[in-house]
Order: sequence, then C-alpha cells, then structure tokens
Amino acid sequence: MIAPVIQDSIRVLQTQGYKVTKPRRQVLGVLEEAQKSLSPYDIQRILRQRGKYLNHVTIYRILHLFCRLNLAHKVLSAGGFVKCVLDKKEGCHRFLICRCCGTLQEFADDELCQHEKKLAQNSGFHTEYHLSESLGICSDCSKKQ
Amino acid sequence: MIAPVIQDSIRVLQTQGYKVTKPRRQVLGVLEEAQKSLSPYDIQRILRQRGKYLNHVTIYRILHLFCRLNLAHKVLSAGGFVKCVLDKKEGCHRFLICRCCGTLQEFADDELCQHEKKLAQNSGFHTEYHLSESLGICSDCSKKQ
DNA sequence: TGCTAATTGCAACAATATTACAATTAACCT
DNA sequence: AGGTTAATTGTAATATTGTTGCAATTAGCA
Repeated sequence: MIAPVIQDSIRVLQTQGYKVTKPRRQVLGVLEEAQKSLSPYDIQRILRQRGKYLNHVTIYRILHLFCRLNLAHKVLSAGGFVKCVLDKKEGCHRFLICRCCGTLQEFADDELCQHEKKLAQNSGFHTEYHLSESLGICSDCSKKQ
Repeated sequence: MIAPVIQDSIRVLQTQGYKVTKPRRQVLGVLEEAQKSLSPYDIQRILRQRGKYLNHVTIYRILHLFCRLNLAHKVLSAGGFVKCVLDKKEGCHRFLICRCCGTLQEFADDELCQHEKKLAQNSGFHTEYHLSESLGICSDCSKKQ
C-alpha cells in the first residue's frame, strides 16, 4: 500500500520527465512517514537501519530536486527537510512546528497569502515565493504538561 | 556617529547584563551596514578587510547571543544572519528578500501576526515565535529590468 | 533485450559549526 | 586610576554538513 502523497509525487516526477528511481522512492517514503523534518543525514541513518544504503551525495541531490519540484521543503526552525503534502500553486508554504516533539504540520490559507503579498507589493516588492514558520507547542504536547 | 539601531542594541546588552565588548560592537556594526544577510564567515571576511581579526568561534557565539536577544535573526531564503531593526514584542519576524540583489528589508504588521496566530490556535497550536520570509524582486531591481 | 541519457556512487575536498580549555578583558569595586 | 573577577574571546582540534568531477549503474524507451 503506497500513500497517496507518494503516488502524487511519483506522478510529478514522471510528468516532468524525471526517472522514478529506487533512491527517490526511498527518500519519498522516509519523508512521508516522518511527521517531522529530517536532515539529509537523518534520512541516510533511517534507511541504513533498514539495511538500505544511500550515498549522502545522492540524498542531497534528491532533496534539491524535490524542493525544486515543490515535493519537499526546507524549514529553518527545524533545520531539515519535510515532505510537502499540499499543492503549492501560490508558492506559499506554512508550517507549524512543535518545539517539544518536533512534529510539523503544513497548512494552507489563500487569504493570508494574498494579504501578505499585497502588503509587500505596497513597498514595490514582487513576491515569488513565500515561507511561513510558526514555532510553538502542539495540542498534544500542551495536554501532556 | 553611531547608528541608533546600534545604540539600542548596546542598551539591550547592558540591561540584560551582557558586556559591551569590541567584537560585539564590530559584529553589530557590520550587520547594521549590510542591507543583506551575512553568514558568520562573511562577517569575518568583511572585518578582515578592515584589518580587524575576529575568530569564527567568537562570531558564532555572538550571533547566537544576538538571536537569543532578538537583535539579529537568521533567514533561510538568504542563508545568513541579519540585524533586526524592529522591536519583536510579538515574536514575529517578517522579511522581504530580493533574489536579484540580495537586499533584505524587515517589516511589521501586527494584524497579520494576530491573524496567523489565531489560525494556528484553531488547530490547538500555541505559537511562540513566528517567521515569515518573502522571496522575490525588489522595486529597484524590477525597474532595472 | 539492447541502447542511451539520466542518475547514482565514489573519492576527494570545501565550507560550516561545535567543544574544551587557556588567555584576555569589560565592568565593578574601592 | 589600578586591581579583581566573572564574562568573554582565542586557540586548537574535531565534527558535521554540503559540493564537485568523474566513473559505474540503471530506468525508460524502442
């Protein structure tokens, strides 16, 4: 059973003329399972635990490709890469990152995006890409405390 | 003539019980002059050109401190550190970064911050810190083209 | 199945970041 | 002003992260 997010990502690779290789599928899988952001070396470690070896250079190249294709995204607050689950037609990425458990969720809000772009436009700035990260405590962690 | 932003930063250091050392003043100065984000090694290079040598370890430590005190900020889209010019009472940082000239401007919008926090709150997430980066083209660069 | 361009692995290296400990210095005190 | 001390910086060594060129491999296609 392959997750739909991965199916979609594979379709993107194909339609853009990129090969669907074993390493790419493996990285997609690891990113999809993780509910948090992973560094390239994290991904390597996880795969190695499963007896699969990928060279770190390969992982870097795959992650760069995924980011270019909007299949993954780099986050600053968590210092790694995440699998994107939402379409990014607006070039707008929003993440909620829990500083307790590291869990990361992606959310979308078109209105907010538009508003943000408009504000920038007011000072003559044309936005091509927008990134928003909120660092805090998720509902699960705040319940536990 | 010392820039007011630096004066303010020095005051923050003092009131928080940190020493106002030569290295800290130098890093503050370099960050303030730059209209774009600088990596720790960028800062070292710039100072060296002026005949001032700072160890990179020192620069890292200073930058960490500045970030903790909200005097500087790390940006993902530009991959370096910037001097903050606005008060960050809300723990909310917004930057416009030009992908042509690298220029970076900080802006504030309380309403946007509140709205963003509220949206997160709807899914039980409590925001402590928020980061927003818009990558695009500044007015100067779009005129030139 | 064989061909070919795309992709991966490898090796070497470059850049970035951290740690422990010794040397220095800013801020405070008479 | 000069001495004291805790905070800060420098040094050295090391760890981590990221990049490049080139040879080996493989996915996708005829």
